[in-house]
Amino acid sequence: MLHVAEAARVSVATVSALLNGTATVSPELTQRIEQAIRDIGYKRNAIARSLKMGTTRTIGLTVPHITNPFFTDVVSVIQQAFDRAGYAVMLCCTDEDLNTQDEQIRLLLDRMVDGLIVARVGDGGLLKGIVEDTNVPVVLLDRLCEGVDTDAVVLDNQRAVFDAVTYLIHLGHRRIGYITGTSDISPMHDRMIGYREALQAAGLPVAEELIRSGNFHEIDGYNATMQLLSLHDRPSAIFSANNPMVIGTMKAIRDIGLSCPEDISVACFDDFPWSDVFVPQLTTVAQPVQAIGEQAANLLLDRLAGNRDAPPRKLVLKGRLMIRSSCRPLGAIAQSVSA
Amino acid sequence: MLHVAEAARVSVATVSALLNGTATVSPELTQRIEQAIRDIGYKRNAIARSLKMGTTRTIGLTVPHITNPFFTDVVSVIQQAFDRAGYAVMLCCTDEDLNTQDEQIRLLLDRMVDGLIVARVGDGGLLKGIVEDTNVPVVLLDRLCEGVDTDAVVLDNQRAVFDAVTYLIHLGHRRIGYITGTSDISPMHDRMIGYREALQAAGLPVAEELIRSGNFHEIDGYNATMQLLSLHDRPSAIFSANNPMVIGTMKAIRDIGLSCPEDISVACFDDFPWSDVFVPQLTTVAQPVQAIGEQAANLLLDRLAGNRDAPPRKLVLKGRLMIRSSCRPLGAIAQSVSA
DNA sequence: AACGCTAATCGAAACGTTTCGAACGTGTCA
DNA sequence: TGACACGTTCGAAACGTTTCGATTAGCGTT
Repeated sequence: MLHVAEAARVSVATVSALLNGTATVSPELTQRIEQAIRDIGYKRNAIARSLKMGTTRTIGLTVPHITNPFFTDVVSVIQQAFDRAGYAVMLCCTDEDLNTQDEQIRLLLDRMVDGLIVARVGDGGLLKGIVEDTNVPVVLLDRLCEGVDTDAVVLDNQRAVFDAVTYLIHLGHRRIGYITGTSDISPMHDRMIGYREALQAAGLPVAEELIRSGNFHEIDGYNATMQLLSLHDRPSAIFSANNPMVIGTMKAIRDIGLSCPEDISVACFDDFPWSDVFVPQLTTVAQPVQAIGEQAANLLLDRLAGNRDAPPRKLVLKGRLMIRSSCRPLGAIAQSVSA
Repeated sequence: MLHVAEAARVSVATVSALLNGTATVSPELTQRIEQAIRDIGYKRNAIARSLKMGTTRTIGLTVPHITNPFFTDVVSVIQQAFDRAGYAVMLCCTDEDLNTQDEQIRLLLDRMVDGLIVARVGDGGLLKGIVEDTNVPVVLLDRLCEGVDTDAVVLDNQRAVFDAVTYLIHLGHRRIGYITGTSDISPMHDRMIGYREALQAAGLPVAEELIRSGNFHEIDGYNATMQLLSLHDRPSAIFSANNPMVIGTMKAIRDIGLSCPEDISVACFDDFPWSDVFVPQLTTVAQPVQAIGEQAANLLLDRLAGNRDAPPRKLVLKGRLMIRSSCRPLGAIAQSVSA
């Protein structure tokens, strides 16, 4: 900017005023300055600007795994939304590890991000302190956090699983295996409640040996399914709590020599673009990824636009059961239950 | 830092020296400063640091679509690598649009990223000027760029498609539909050559009506497949040039009432974690995503470590044909060809 | 006792912006 | 003619660091 000012024989203040439109600049100087900018190929240094202004027009986004299609889609939507608004997005993957998450959040705050969207991990860690101590707005994504009172957008997980399990029950399934993620995050907690309530509502017992948990990875789903399938009285259906784990479920079913849906029915959380192309076409609970991403972005953009004092807003969206062909009706039992 | 200095009754220069280890600080002052840092909860401002140092420890990464599983995986690997090295990653999706890409690169450069990894779009746009004019190191990912002479890591696309198509020919297919992306980017160009060469090597004619192109999206694959399937003499096999497009291909096959591989064989570029769980299990060309991501990260990290003057390095990795069950042998024809 | 050497510490400039208040020239009004 | 307002322009401080050269204190030498 100094060079531009010299070349145009004006002060840097004038150049800045013109660039930001903060003061009227005479046509004559405007022309000289614009010419100088072109000649020099000047680009404003956003870092210096950030330092002075205290704002970076950059936000931080942390998710557990970007390869989980649910997060891939949501990240994509969020990225687009902030792109439109002229913000850059710093992406971090925490790999379901609390320490990693804390480190990355620290990294982001050091870099003075204007806001944070977090699909948290563990019990929140630093998150609580940040929401309380700093005035960096935080939006929780997908997962609430005990004791952290801030904007959030989540799914009605309990209801979604309730519906899915009820659907399985209506098909005649009585022993329904349930594979969950670690129970310290809200969606898994709520989904578990939905599972139990659906069984109870149908007057079915909750068999604890049918409930397995893992750390969200394919291998966890695989192991859990192996255990379920080697039970003395194995389940006739399995509900898997996320996408990577259901892939593990399908592999376990294949490896053990069974087939879906003939031998065992499968449903799961999170839809994916190819779910209705291949066989078995999985019955899933689809999350409204577009809406989730947009709402999260909007909540944060609203705070960034200055609306700091509004009380925390919590948006709860509805899942949608996508019924396909991976669950088969169980004839005899179906009748006895629906009777 | 000023507050810390005051609280510890030292100068800011000493605090800075201690924090950076650039000078020895007496145990006494060290202790006072560390105490003050704890008391105040001081965090160094990375923006001010960046301004002074001229480095942000942040890199920019642009890809066409993060929802394309190939890019999802590569982004994930790159993100991890830079995370380990203490760098933050700004992610941008260009949506296969050159203007968007140019804007985003500008945005990234304004923010003084230390380096750039680009899976480019279009003819490169600003890219060329940046590589020449700035001293921000650039690594091209997946796609080379005419006239841009810089580090790159790509696949041997020609060979990969040659192998895949040759495999189809060995199975007895003679009319092999080929769905490609826009031909202005190097992988599509090279893959097309691989396709033609495989046919020629087998003494088969290249029928232009069997070649369709689209803009990488599912819908493009769908439309292209619809056209191929409504040809008078329709192909017995289709090779689709990326993942979203092959999903379109599968949907078109389904919608037109055919089935794979009974009525038509399908193979495609890019593997995915679920490709061997569902039916048909797609035969694919798997890219070494882990290696691609790591190599790209390493190339850039090496430049960032100071190795600026080495000549551009171009890494060419090999694809791997994953033979599954989506392509069936064509009895009679197979014999006449292999005879 | 005067000197020089080393180690520790500090003051101040610099990075590239924004912004506030001051200065300047010009035209208007009393 | 002098006071005043207005529209432009500018000088300089500030944002929070790093870094260079200067300063100081302590200590061994001669």
